[in-house]
Amino acid sequence: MRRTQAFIPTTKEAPNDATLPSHIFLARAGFIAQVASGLYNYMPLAKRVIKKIENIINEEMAAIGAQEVELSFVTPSELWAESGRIEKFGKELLRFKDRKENLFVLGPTHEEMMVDLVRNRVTSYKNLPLHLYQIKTKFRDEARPRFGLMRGREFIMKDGYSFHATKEDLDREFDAVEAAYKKILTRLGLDFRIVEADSGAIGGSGSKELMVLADSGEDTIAVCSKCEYGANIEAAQRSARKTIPEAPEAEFNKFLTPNVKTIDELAEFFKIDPYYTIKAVAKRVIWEDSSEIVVFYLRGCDTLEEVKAINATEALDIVDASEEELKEIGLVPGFIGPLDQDKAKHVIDSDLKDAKSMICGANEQDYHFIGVDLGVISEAAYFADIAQVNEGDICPHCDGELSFTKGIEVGHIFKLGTTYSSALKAEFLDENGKAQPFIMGTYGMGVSRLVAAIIEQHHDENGCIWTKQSAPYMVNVMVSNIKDEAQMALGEELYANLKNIGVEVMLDDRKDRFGFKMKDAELIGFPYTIIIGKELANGNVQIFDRASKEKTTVASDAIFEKIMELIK
RNA sequence: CGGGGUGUAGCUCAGUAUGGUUAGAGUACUUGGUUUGGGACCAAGGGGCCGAAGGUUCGAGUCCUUUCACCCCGACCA
Repeated sequence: MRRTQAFIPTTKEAPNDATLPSHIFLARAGFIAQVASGLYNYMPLAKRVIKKIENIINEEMAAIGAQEVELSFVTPSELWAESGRIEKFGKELLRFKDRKENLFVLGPTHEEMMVDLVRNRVTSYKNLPLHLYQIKTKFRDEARPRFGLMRGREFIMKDGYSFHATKEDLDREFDAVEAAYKKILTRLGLDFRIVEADSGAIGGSGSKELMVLADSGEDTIAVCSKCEYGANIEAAQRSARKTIPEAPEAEFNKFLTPNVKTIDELAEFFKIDPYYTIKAVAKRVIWEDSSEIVVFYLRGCDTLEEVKAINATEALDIVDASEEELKEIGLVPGFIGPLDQDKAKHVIDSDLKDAKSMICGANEQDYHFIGVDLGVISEAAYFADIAQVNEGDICPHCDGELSFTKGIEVGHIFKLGTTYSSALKAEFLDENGKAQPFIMGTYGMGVSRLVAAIIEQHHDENGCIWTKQSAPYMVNVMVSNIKDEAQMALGEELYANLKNIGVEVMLDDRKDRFGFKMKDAELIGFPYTIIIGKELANGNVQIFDRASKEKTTVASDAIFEKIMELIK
C-alpha cells in the first residue's frame, strides 16, 4: 500500500475521552473511530490486525478439529426464554421487534443458538464429539462501556461450543482447547496467565480465564511465586497459614469494650493480632423470590469475597445492609458475633473452623466475648470459603506465596455440562438407546479485546508496538525526501520487490519531512521501517526497529536480504 | 441505576461570572513558494444552526426551562 493512497487518519492529539494507552493510540494512529458509546468503526489498519488474529485462531481451531460456522446475529427471543436467560441477562440483551411484531435479541453469546442448531440434527453418540465455533460480532448493552475496544457494547468474539457423550470426553476437549488457546496467545506474542475462575451458579467443575497481564486490566488475579497456580481473585484459594501469630491467652469471658466497634479498635484494645478477632459482615442476600439479612463471619485480617459469598448462599445478589436494617431484626452493629445469635442466618468462613482463643462480638452493646473456641458451634454452623485471599497467603498447591497482578480477560473456557442441553431438550441416544442431554463445553475469546490487549502490553510513549504476528504491515519503506530521485527510485524498487514476494509493506511516499514521517511510523507501530534518506549518498539505508528503537545501517544493495532475514 | 463532569470548526480547546460589531486560537485541510534526519516556514484560502427544543430580551454561544449525547467514579458485567 502506498501511504498517499491509504486511509489512515492519524492525529497528533488524542480524543478527549480516551484514557487507556490502547484507546489513545488506536484512535490517534487511525485504527478505530468511535461512533457512539461502546461502538467503534474499524478502519483499514484495525481490520488487518483483526484478520491476523482471526487467522491464527482459525488455524489453531482447525488443529484440534473444531469446525467453523456462522450463526445469525439476530436471534429469536423464544430461545432466550427457553433457557431462562432472557431474565438473567436483563437489560444487557438488546431487544427489538420486526415488522410482524416478533421479538428478537441481538446475540450477546450463542449457547442457545448453537444448541438449537445441533439439536435434532445430531442424535447419536456415534456422531459425537462435535466442536463448532464462529468468529462474530456480539452485542451486549453494557451498563457502562469504557476503555475503547476493551469494553465495548458491540465487539468481536470467537465463541466455540463442544458436544460430548461423556464427561471424560468433555475433559479431554477442555484440555485441548486450553492448549490451543495457549498457542494462540503465545503466537500473538502476549504475556499471559491461565487462571482458575468462578464457575458461578451454573456450577460445573471447570472454568478458566485467559488473562493478558497488564496494569490496566479490570480483573485482579492471584498468582503463585513458585508454581503455575493462578486464579481470579473471585475464585482464588489458599492454604492454611504456616506462621500464625501468638495466641492471646484468656478464659472464656464476656468483656466490657465500650465503643470498640471496628476490628482495628478491637485489636488495639486487646493488643492482639486481628487474626484472633472475628469480623461480622452483614449483608442483604437476595434470592429469586425472597431476601434476608445474612451475617458472614471471617477472621479480622480477612475480607469478604462477594462472589464466594453469593455462591455459598446460592443467591442472585448480595447488597450492603444498612444499620437500621440490622437493628430492626435485633442485631447490634459493631458487636455482632456468632455465639448466642439466632436473629439472622449466618455463614462462617472455613478458616474459622475449630478456631480457638478468638474474640468476637457478644451481640450486646459494648461487650465482646474473649477466649472463644469455635469448636463448640461447629456442628450447627454452616462453614464455607468466603474470604478473599490476601497477598502473601500460601498457594493452595505448593508452599509459594500469592501475589496480586492485574489482567485483561481475553478468553474464558467453561465446562457447561448439561445446563443448556437440558433446558433446550437437546438430546442424543447413547449406546443403550437411551436419550441423554449433550454434555457441553463453551469457549470464548475476545477478538476485538485482544487488539486492545496487545497494545496495552506493547506500547511506549510514542505509540503502538505491534508484534510480528499481529502487525497490520510488517515493513514500512520510508522515503525521507521524495524529491530526491535516487531515494524515491530505491523506495519504489524495494516496495515492488517486497510486495512481489508477499511481504505486507507500506511505502511512505508522502511529501512530508523526515521527522513527521518517523513520528507517524512510531505511532502506527510497524515492526520495521526502512529509512531511505541522506545516508543513501554513501550507499547506505537504515532499518528502524520499532520495539528496540534502534537504527541499524545497512548497505543499500544488501537491504532486501537483510529485511527478509529479520521478518522471517 | 446512583454521584460528578463536558458539549463551540475534522481534532484539541478559549470565549459564558457582567448578554451587545461579522464567534476565536492551535492543529488538520486547499493553493503557491521556500525547506527536507525527529510532528518545518511564509503567504493566501475553505470550513460553524455554539448538542437539540422552547422561553426571556430590542438583541442569546452567554440568562431561564426541558431534553439528548458523551466521559469519569461506583453498582453491574455469560
